[in-house]
Amino acid sequence: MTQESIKVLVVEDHHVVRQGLVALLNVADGIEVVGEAADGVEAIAQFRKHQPDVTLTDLRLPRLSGVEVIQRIRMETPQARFIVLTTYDGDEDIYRALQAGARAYLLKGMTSDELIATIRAVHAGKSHIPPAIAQKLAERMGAEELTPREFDVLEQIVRGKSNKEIAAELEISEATVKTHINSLLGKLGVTDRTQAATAAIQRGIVPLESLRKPGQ
Amino acid sequence: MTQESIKVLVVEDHHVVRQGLVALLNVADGIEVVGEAADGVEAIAQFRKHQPDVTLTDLRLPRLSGVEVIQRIRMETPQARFIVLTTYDGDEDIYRALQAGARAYLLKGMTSDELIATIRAVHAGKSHIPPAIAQKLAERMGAEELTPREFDVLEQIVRGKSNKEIAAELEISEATVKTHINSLLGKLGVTDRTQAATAAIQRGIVPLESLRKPGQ
DNA sequence: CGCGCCCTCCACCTATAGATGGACCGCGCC
DNA sequence: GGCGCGGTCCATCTATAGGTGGAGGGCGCG
Repeated sequence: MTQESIKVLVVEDHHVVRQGLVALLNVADGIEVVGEAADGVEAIAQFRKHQPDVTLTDLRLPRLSGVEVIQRIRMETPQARFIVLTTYDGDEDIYRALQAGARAYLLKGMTSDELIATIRAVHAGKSHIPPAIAQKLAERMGAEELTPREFDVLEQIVRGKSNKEIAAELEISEATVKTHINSLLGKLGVTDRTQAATAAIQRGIVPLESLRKPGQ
Repeated sequence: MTQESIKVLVVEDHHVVRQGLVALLNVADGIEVVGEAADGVEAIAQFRKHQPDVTLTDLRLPRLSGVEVIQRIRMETPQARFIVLTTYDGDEDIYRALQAGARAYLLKGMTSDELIATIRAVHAGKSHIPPAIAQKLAERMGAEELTPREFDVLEQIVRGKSNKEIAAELEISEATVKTHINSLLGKLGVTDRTQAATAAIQRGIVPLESLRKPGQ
């Protein structure tokens, strides 16, 4: 063999998208798709089996999120390399993925060339973050972290709960709820709960799916 | 030729997804992808050029939305058949797409078999709506329509405006704003503006993208 | 024309939300 | 041990939001 192919694992729950990725990558020189996975658990199994050079993964996955997949795999294989590929560009997701050890973050709207170039770059040990993403990341870095409790309160706000209901839910007094709200409004840079709710959804702090109905 | 292939036009702005669809469809018997388009304007041009039997389209498209594409094409070619394929399942989108004349509505998470079966069914003149989607549609049908003004107010609420700001923006009194809010809260089946905002986003009444920053 | 719907506005009242400042406890860290 | 920080709680005040009822004008439709 003249040169080694880059072994790639594709992790993506949407059939058509996965199919598309595999189709794109299979025609690229020097790239070989060694495995596919449709959820987080399967992704880890496939990784162990094939030891790919680069893992291309979605963030929103059944069973285990993309971030969890990255974290777990890196615990046993720290040199593993990841490219996150997602439709959404919520600041929080980007931050968490890169934090977990992803080397690149791409949106699904990118061209095949970009994708292939990124795989090569990441395999060569480089990182690759598109400018638009880098900017969001920068914004996010400037923002303050929410405390766990503030996060709990924010989640309830997004669910449409009143302060009284939040107090009951979290078993704290309404006064405390207001304290947390006041604090989180400041950190999010907004002035009321409605803005906090939309900001939380937009930034991916509270995933939109989570508010369908569950979690009471 | 033993039997005619079904001519399909694929309209989808995300490269990898479009690639995946084309790859999936090209291996299916009796289906031929005659064209691809990455935005609404191109979709109409491709339709005119190839006169496909079935058009498979995303709803969120650059330049012209999927709904607009369906409407415009049906103005000149009423018998054209459409399958809407989208990641989101906001009630409003489903409603508008079917209203515009789509015969089927599929989520991107579906299997290739479902997709192919749906294309055949739609080509044969049938409609195909997955049960989960049908249920949402039913819910939506039961809901009351928002008046244009109520919609304006709701949009401002989602943007995080206060009643006073909304009044200024729409050049009406704050009392009127409250009247509209009261009315739309009832129609949406929610009890406060925060719930109205998340409901609007969830149902796709106000697209999440629209609140990035623009529109002042 | 009369009816219904929408938009507009008003007054009034109550409940909720947000702002402020001060307080106590527990925990990790230097 | 002292310090900082997060979480908890309190009281209080003001602004905003939401609920109710009533009222006028415009517009389309049978």
